[in-house]
Amino acid sequence: MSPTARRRSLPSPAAADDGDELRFCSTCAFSDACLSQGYGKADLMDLHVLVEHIGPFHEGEHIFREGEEFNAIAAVRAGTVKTYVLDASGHEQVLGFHLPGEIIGLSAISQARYPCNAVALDTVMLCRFSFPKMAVLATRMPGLQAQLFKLLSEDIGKASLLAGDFSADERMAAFLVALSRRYARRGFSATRLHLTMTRTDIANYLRLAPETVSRVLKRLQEDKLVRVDRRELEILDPARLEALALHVLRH
Amino acid sequence: MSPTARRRSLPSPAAADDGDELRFCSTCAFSDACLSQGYGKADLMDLHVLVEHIGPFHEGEHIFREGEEFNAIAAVRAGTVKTYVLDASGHEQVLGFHLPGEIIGLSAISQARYPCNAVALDTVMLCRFSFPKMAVLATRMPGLQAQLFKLLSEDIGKASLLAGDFSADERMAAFLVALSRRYARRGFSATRLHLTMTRTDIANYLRLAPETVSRVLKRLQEDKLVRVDRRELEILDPARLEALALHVLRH
DNA sequence: CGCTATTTTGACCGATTTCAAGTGATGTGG
DNA sequence: CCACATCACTTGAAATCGGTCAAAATAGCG
Repeated sequence: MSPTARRRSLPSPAAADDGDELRFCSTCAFSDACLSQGYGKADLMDLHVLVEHIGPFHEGEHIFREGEEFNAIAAVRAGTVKTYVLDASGHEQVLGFHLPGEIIGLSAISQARYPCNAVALDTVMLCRFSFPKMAVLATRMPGLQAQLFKLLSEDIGKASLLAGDFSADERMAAFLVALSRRYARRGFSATRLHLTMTRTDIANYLRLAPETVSRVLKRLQEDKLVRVDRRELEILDPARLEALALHVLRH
Repeated sequence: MSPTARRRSLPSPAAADDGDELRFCSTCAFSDACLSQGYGKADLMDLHVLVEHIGPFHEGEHIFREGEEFNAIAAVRAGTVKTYVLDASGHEQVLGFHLPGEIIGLSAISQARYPCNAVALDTVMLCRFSFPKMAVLATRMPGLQAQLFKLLSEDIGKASLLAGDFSADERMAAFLVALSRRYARRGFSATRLHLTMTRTDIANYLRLAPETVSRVLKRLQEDKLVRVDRRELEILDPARLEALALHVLRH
């Protein structure tokens, strides 16, 4: 059930080409989408020749860096990827955290260069998709094209979540609820989360001071909304936490 | 030279189908992109059968509303479109302003519904593109597909601009510099801007109180960075204004 | 067991918001 | 043409949330 267990069963480097391999990429969104649209095995094989299973990346290793030439997007198969930029004075600005099943690199398409850095927060496994090849294939597979459009469009809306002027409590609640939902969608527990990022990363992402994150978490714990122990967090009262997050998440 | 003059010369309702018509849509990004990639006139005609010139929308008229079924994206030909959402308590949250040449509706693709409202701030003319038809056409025209990917990808990065924790002055400067650049790219003056939105809209967009916008603008004027008279704004010192905006815009 | 990085806690400070009032444009009906 | 209403905008004073600074507690690790 754990992503770790699943990861171990993977052949390490490039894609295998037997039928079984397809299942391993089920978290990649693309196979799912295509399978459900009645594409034949031949098309799926086409899709799979442009996939590379890469990794493991260890904590602190970079997947790509700002300014590097863009040639591929990637789906996270296991672990957490943090994307960030550095401002003029070298301070980090966290753009997002990417969990298993999610895609990184989409924002690089427009400039043909990665506009941000991507680093592994723990042991990360990826499916790498050559974007040029994928675009060509998409002209033959309308379902794939639609999926790409959909993925891109989704990311447009996501970014504006943390943009509002919300209180520290609302931001934090929204962050936790969103994490919970994203994990739940991939079959992980919705109530017990392992925070793979530091408080500083969370603070940075939510545009708060680390001290504030600490205080808010304490407050949420005192109010019996969550229970926190270091990086382990249990959501005790999902309903009230979601209510707090409602203004940010909008549903 | 003014957008008003250009607008007058347009045939009012649906697309004409003679060669001249192509030029009218030159602000729509798609024609430009395709022309520059060696597509034949036949392809461009295909592109143009799925275009409708619609408008005028008058100040306050809605182009689409949140929850409505998505079927088309649109390029602004003239005027300004504001996109926004309403939170639970009915307060408006401005997502963006769309100037001539820019595309609205891209964030609706993933859900097949518009996730926000779009309203005209002045007299607005649009090119409406049926998205389903466009997607089909894109499978035959890789250049069109690439252009769509690019447009979508661009919008992902844009939203995170105002997400940082910047000072009111930096936000305001960034807003003005960005406006200036976007107007300049379309052939308008880079130093003399007509603010088509209210102070409240600007405040709402920048996540500031309207009072703060007023005070910041006053400060910028006292510092001789800009000259403001009601909705007319002149950038007096582009270099210093850009320096202020640098942290936000990143270049 | 020290060493270091992360996290927590407390006290204070400051930018921005909020509240409240006032000014100025624009438009309307008398 | 003017009194009046309305809306956008400005200005000032007080309140506040979150940031900053400083220091202590806690965990991770060789």
